[in-house]
Amino acid sequence: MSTMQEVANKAGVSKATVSRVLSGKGYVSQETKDQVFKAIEEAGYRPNLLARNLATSKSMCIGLVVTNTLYNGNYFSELISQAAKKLDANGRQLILVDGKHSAEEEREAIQFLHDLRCDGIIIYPRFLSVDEMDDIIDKYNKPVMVVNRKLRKHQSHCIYCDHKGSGLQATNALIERGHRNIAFITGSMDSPTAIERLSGYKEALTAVGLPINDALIISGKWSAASGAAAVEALLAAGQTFSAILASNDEMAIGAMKKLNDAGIAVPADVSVIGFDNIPTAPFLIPALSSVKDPVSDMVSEVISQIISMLDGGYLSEQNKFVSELILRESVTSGPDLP
Amino acid sequence: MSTMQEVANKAGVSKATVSRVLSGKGYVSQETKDQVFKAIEEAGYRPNLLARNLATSKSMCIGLVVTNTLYNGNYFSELISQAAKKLDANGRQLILVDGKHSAEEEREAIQFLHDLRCDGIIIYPRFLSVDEMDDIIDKYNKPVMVVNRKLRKHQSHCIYCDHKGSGLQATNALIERGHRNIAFITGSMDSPTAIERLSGYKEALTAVGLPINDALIISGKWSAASGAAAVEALLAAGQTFSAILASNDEMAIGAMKKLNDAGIAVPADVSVIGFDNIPTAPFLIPALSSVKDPVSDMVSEVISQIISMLDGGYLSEQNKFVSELILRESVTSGPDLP
DNA sequence: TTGTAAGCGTTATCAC
DNA sequence: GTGATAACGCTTACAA
Repeated sequence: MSTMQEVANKAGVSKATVSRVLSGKGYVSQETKDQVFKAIEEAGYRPNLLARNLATSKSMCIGLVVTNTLYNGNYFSELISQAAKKLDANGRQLILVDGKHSAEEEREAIQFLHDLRCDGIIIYPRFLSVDEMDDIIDKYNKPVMVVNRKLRKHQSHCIYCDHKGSGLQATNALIERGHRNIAFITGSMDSPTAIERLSGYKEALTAVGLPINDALIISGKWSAASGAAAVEALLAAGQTFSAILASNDEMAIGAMKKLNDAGIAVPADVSVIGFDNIPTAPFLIPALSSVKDPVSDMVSEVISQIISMLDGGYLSEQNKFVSELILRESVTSGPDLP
Repeated sequence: MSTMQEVANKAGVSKATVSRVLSGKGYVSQETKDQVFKAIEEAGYRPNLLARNLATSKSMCIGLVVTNTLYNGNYFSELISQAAKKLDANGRQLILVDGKHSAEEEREAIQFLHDLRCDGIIIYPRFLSVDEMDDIIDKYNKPVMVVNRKLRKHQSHCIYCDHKGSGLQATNALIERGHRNIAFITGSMDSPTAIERLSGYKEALTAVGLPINDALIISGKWSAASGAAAVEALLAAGQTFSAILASNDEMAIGAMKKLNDAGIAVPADVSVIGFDNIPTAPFLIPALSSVKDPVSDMVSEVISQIISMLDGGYLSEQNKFVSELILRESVTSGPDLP
């Protein structure tokens, strides 16, 4: 690995000049420039980013922490692909760090990114509490943005969407179609998203005076298999229902499979709605309706903010974003919203 | 940000001693250790990984280059989650870099990882030729491993699976069930995987004396939408077929949707087989069979190798892995392989 | 057992 | 325009 010094020697100039040529900052004659470029070429020189980053305390990297419980499926890939695309458009790199499956590990992941001197950090938290996130934002002197949580203190450092509202919306859509016995399959109940969607469901029922029947609320674990199991449980218990609201599409798919197996037609006999609106959803089963979760919009927005914080000088600008960012999920009426 | 020097001052020792305490290498009395830890605590000290990595020329990071044309869907998330899990189990971090959508960009991604002084690099190439990959491996002095390609020169630096073999296998499965008119939906034909799967299909037909009917071979682009479009084209052209082999599950799903829409029952009227065996596949449509692509096994194996190269001293051990690694895809007989 | 000092490969501030 | 030279924060012989 040849260094800048070697290039300098080869070109008969000093390190400083080579650095100038490379950075484009400072004056350097065309003649020397040519020599330097030639020497770089000959030496097969490549800059050492570690050294550069250490000297400049900038890395052009943004870290993203995601729990690996999210690693499965379309939602995750949409998250990552959006992040990579957007960052790249701004000339930065994405560093993905596994938040694994505990608050402690999420903390460590953030710490690691910090120790690595990333320019900014994006967290899609799963186990960390909002209060701790607020503390973390105070603690670090680099931009930290939180996706899918409403923070109490640093409202300009987070972006989230109204899961409760969309649970409500989806439930209402079913009620309006005349459904009265609506089953609900929850996500993992240690996830705020799951809790909020469920509360939207309950609120919608209550609002129109329908009873909340606990026997119709089955807990799932986000996976297709757990959706299938939920329906199995409902059937085994002999429950009556004309619609199912599943907290995500994966579970909706599993649920439909089970219904079909049991000879129950979807949507003729039972309507099903999911959440997240995964890309293949419209192809899966013509009867699947889905509520879109705006992951990509959230990620995209968060990155824009980090970039502008960085470009504008973080500390001086940190009060710039005063408004809360709430993205509303939208019910995508599939070919046949029941 | 307090530095090691500040900790040293606080503890009344030298930088070197603090470093020893932190690394656990070298002798240091229990007494000083305690003082140092106390000082670290008080100072809220955190090591600067850039500085450490620069000094040691080690980073404990492994880079992964993946084209973003792969970023959508289950295959990708399985790839990433496996990589993250496996690396973590070995105390290393994953750095994901976007290979975007050209050979040049894949090259740049690799270069970036190298400039960042990653300990090792994994490439899931999409556009780079195998010959260039061989050159790249020669060029860098850090372990580089290639997933899903058979290299000519550095056979111990790659792992791949027999896509042609599984194309053959899947086609045979259909032939054995009596199918004679088997349509084939290809993946993007700039992808070796797509080409190989197609060639397996052709070979299987030829082997039993069946004609290759070009009208039954439609090119898709890996997406569900393109699978649907392919079926639409087949139907519009008035083609006769009793089975469809789609180069991946996404397309198989799109294809089935279209068939169903056209009033053609799956698998009663037409059998469908896909590839990759995405987790939700068995739930999607009871009729979907899928050939499993062993991504996770490939990634896992590749990481094991990189780690052992690193631990064993790369250059001295580089001839250690002499055997080719070929993983065979397996036909998963779904509930009802036609 | 601990300290000194020379790197690691850059950038950036001065002089000249 | 260009060259010394001091950082950046850490590791690691080599001394003591």
